[in-house]
Amino acid sequence: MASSAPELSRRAREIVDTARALLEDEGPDALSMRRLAERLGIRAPSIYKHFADKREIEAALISVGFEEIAEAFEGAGRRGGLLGLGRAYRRFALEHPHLYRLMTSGPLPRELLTPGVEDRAALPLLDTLEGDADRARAAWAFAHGMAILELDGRFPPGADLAEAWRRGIAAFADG
Amino acid sequence: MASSAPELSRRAREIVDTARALLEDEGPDALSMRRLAERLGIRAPSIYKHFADKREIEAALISVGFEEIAEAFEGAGRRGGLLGLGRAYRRFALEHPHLYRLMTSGPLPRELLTPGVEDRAALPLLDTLEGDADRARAAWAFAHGMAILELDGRFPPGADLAEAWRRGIAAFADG
DNA sequence: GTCTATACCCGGATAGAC
DNA sequence: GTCTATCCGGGTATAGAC
Repeated sequence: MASSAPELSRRAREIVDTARALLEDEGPDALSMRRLAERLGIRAPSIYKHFADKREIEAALISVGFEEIAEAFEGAGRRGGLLGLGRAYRRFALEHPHLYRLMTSGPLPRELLTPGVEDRAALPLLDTLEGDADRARAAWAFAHGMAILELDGRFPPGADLAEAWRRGIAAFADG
Repeated sequence: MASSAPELSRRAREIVDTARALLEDEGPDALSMRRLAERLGIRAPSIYKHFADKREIEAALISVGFEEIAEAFEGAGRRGGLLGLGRAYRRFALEHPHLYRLMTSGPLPRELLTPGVEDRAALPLLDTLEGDADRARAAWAFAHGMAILELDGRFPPGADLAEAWRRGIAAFADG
């Protein structure tokens, strides 16, 4: 049995909260054990009494992010269909760019995540597309592509991204 | 006038070729000035006689990547339409995963690129979609999302990605 | 165009005292 | 659960000799 994400102590949760604030305020390079300790008012080695290594802290951040995006989706999906999901997704990415990047780039440390969070975040889209997994994967790829390319400043300055989102969502709604 | 990408000397081109081989063989973390010098059989400081800094070398790699993807597109687009472009795009990403990541993640150092390469790579898709820029952006986001999520192992093990690609391409072809 | 020597920065992580 | 001291690794980049 994989050990995977035991509950966190109160102090561990404080550390994760602080890590999140640090990440969101200053970006991924700032999320070092030393800088995190500094924000907590302690020394870096003390953190290792609460987490085995840095990856555990990052995994906790990713789990929190998935939970939040799942909550946003669960509201938006029923009311707003595919368009509502798209808007909620884009909003999350734009409001939490550094957290979004941490959640979506590179391999996922699945063994360290809170069990079920990944599936829970994916479910509203799958439901909205009536269980069509292939279409859901394609739609997710579209949404992630739009979000990350926007965050990275890849579209031309004048581009009407709201319109590009609409076009993509319409394509997957009808298809 | 921005200076942007002067022609490279022969030695500089050798350095870029070696950097590319290093990147593709061992990934982005291996692409350090020291490791690059090691492959070249020289010492790291010597590289600075040919490039001002590491960013210039990365920009040269990105320019090369854009040129290659443009060439692949220019062939594929006329024959194969949107489906042909999609196949060419996926193939490039899977065959050069580390280069693809370097080209597509994070902000683009546009001032350092060979002028015009970015537009040239984008043009075949825009042409295929008859100049509809919003649809082209959405389709590009879909393709990038599929490619990067596949490279990062984000889809479930059993997922039929060829089918997801087909669904997405069909959606943008009809839409 | 290459070298040596080096400055300077940063990172994750461990040992052992308290 | 915190500390100090430390290890060990890495990185980009510069100065100045040859």
